[in-house]
Amino acid sequence: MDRRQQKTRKAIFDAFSTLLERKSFGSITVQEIIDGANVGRSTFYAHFETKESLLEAMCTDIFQHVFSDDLRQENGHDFSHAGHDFEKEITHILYHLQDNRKNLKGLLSCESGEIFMGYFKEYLREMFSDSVKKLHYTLPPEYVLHMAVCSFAETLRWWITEHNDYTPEQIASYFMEYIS
Amino acid sequence: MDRRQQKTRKAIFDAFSTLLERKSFGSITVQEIIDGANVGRSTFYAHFETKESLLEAMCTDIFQHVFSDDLRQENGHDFSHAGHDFEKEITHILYHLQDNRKNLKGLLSCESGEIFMGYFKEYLREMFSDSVKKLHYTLPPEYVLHMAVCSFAETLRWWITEHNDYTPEQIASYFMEYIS
DNA sequence: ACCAAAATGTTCAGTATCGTACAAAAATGA
DNA sequence: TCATTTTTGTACGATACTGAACATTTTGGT
Repeated sequence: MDRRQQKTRKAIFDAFSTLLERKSFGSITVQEIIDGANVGRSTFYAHFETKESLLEAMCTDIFQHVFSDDLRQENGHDFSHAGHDFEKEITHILYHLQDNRKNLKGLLSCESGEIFMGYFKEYLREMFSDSVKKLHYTLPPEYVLHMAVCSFAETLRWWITEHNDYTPEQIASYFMEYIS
Repeated sequence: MDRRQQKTRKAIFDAFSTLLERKSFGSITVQEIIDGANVGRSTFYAHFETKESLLEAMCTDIFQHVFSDDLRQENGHDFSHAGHDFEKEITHILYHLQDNRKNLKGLLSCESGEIFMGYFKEYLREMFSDSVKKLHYTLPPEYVLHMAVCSFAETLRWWITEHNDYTPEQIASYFMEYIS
């Protein structure tokens, strides 16, 4: 992608994220985003149709970054020692998420938080699908998957919005303990 | 000026300033500036001929910002209570300089520091000219002006490079005491 | 309910930046 | 010394951004 596009995209993302930290998604105006990003009006609309599509694009960008290197491939797709490898996978994902904490902090506020969580869970479901089913045998696998996905998403929200000081390893271990 | 020009100009200034903090002016390459600023090669040369002209432009920009609102006008050009108004003027200038401390820190390193000091003194001479002559009567006015200019420039260097924690008021009072 | 102000979304000509290529000069190192 | 790499400066077509204008819609206050 053209260097100019990257820059304006980042400027818009950052401005939007900053606004989200102090205003609700609904109350934010395109004009404010434009001003914050310091780009022309026509430039904004050349990138995004609406606030909503901007939000979606931000989520997609983050997920693409976080889930890009498919860990299940890296680890040789071997989850015979299920628990341990799964925790490593989680930790790795948390590291990637931590890189985006600045944007995430804004995203996770208010309504936008719910929208983000929705998208996030879609990705998580796919990512957890294989692994989670090997952790429990007494409960319906689909139920376990559902709960694991929700729990992890909520763990992230708790971490990013208020408790940034924990390390990815700590969070991962808390999460593993919780879902066991 | 076009918004795009402002952005690239700032990007180049920042990159250059950052480089100056860890390398000497002479050892810095245009390529490094380009990479640091994240702009295209042709874009750099559309703005500046050489490293040297970039340095000069940076100085000019800062001085224009620092000396733009002519304090001698603001204060009604009245220096009958010489000492006091002069100190206020100094303080105000120091505040403006403090705004640029990030760029100044880099500029004041190595050879670029000397070049900056040269330009800076030119501006200072003009700025001090009227005021300084009313402070001392036993010494040749031109001598006092020369020493005041050099002393202030060196005071700035001392402040920015190593002792950022002092306030403009403190620095101003130190300087006033020193040249009295 | 009304009006003024602000926000929206679109269009378009002008311009700055991009990316690439290229030849020449300078630096590096063997 | 010679060869290799890096840097320099310039050129140019393609393209993203700008800024301004405009009609329309939404907002906020009286």
